[in-house]
Amino acid sequence: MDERLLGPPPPGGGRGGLGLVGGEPGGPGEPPGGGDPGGGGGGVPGGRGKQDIGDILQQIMTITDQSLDEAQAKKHALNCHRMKPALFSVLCEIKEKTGLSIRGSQEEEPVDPQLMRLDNMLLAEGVAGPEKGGGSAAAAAAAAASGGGVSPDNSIEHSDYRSKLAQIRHIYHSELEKYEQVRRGRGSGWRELPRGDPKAKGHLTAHRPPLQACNEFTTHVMNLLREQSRTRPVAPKEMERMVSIIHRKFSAIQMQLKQSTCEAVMILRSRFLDARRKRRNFSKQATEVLNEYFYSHLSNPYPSEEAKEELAKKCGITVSQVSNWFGNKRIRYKKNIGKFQEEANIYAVKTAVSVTQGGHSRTSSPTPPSSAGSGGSFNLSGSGDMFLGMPGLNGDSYSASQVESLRHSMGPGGYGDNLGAGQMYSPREMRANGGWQEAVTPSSVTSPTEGPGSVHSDTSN
DNA sequence: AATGATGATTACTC
DNA sequence: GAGTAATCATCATT
Repeated sequence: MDERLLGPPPPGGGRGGLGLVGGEPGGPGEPPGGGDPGGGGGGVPGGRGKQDIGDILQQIMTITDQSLDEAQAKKHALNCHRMKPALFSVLCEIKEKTGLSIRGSQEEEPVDPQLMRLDNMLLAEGVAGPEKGGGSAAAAAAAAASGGGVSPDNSIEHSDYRSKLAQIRHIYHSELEKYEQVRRGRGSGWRELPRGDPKAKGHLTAHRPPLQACNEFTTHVMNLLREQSRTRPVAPKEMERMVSIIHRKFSAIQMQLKQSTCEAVMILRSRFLDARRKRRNFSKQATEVLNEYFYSHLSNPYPSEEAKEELAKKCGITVSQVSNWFGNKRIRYKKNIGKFQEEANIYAVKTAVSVTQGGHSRTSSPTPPSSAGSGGSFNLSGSGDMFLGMPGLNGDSYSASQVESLRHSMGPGGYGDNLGAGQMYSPREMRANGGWQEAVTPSSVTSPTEGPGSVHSDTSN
């Protein structure tokens, strides 16, 4: 701040830049006109007036270069200027008008359908709303999605899911609180907003009272406006408008928050609840049980409903999983029989061993090999006979009822079993069985000893 | 990372 | 509705 910046000193006195502002002889309190007898009734000669304006502009432009004290002094001088009240009221009028026009366009806040949707979803997912609902509905959905399986890690996964959901919920609420407070404050008037609602503070365990972030911002803006209202006209409506702008901004943030939360929940859901995604291999034991059944019924690997239930129980999986397994197994076996041959033999041996050991089954005596074919792979089909003995092996049977009915249907004779089984099951299996036999025969007949008879009987009947 | 195994899903047939 | 065939997505092994 030097002479150059302040401009040439006014003729009247060496008070620098303050010449026009506060330099009138009458002083601030003096009525207009009274203190400027020689100035032409308050009018300023054109040339000099322009120069004064130039000075003022210059001062304004350089105000940031001035010290705080200097600036304060000038501000004070401005406030005391005799024309200030008049100018101020004119500006107020203008403000009022523009403020009205601006307000009109933005006053209403229509209920955003998208926001409603997000709210509903968050409520449904247990993120919004009462805590107790948190995740229980979703957990139920999880249970349903996983096929109602009784798998032991189900509960673990659900608790994992719930804890993750609770995490999301916590973050959501602690974030939301910041914005909620602003909304609550809105009704009572921003002027009364506390600088930190103690009630709300208690909510937060985090490092920083979240409410303060919003409240402070609003209050800060209000304070600024109030401060400014001393030097420039700030209409109440303008302040209201400012508050509503802030609210809108925060609403937008809130919306964003809800959207992000929804996304997080969806990701969590898809990760935890999509059965496909969380595919787990069955336990070794389960696979063994299924394979035993499959290879012992190779000629007709279509378990009845009861058998499926029994298998499901044994394996700790669902019936539909059993169906899936058999579906996959059939198709894959058929596609590449060679690959499964070894596996087939292993299970055939297992079955044979168990039959010879266990033997409470009646069929242990027939000793399938002789009839069904001791030979190589037709153990597969032969094992189909053996399956009658299998229940003993597997402990408590593949459904006593099934075996029972099979026995009845086949009679003492021997290996009508496959046929019997075929008839026992759904008629559809006959068709499927036919297809199955056709496809499988070449390999399973690796042993010529076996009875195509059995196969034939299957298909023919 | 590549690859094969495996459980689940989908579209279709009967 | 049960089955097949194709496919997807993940797991497990290398």
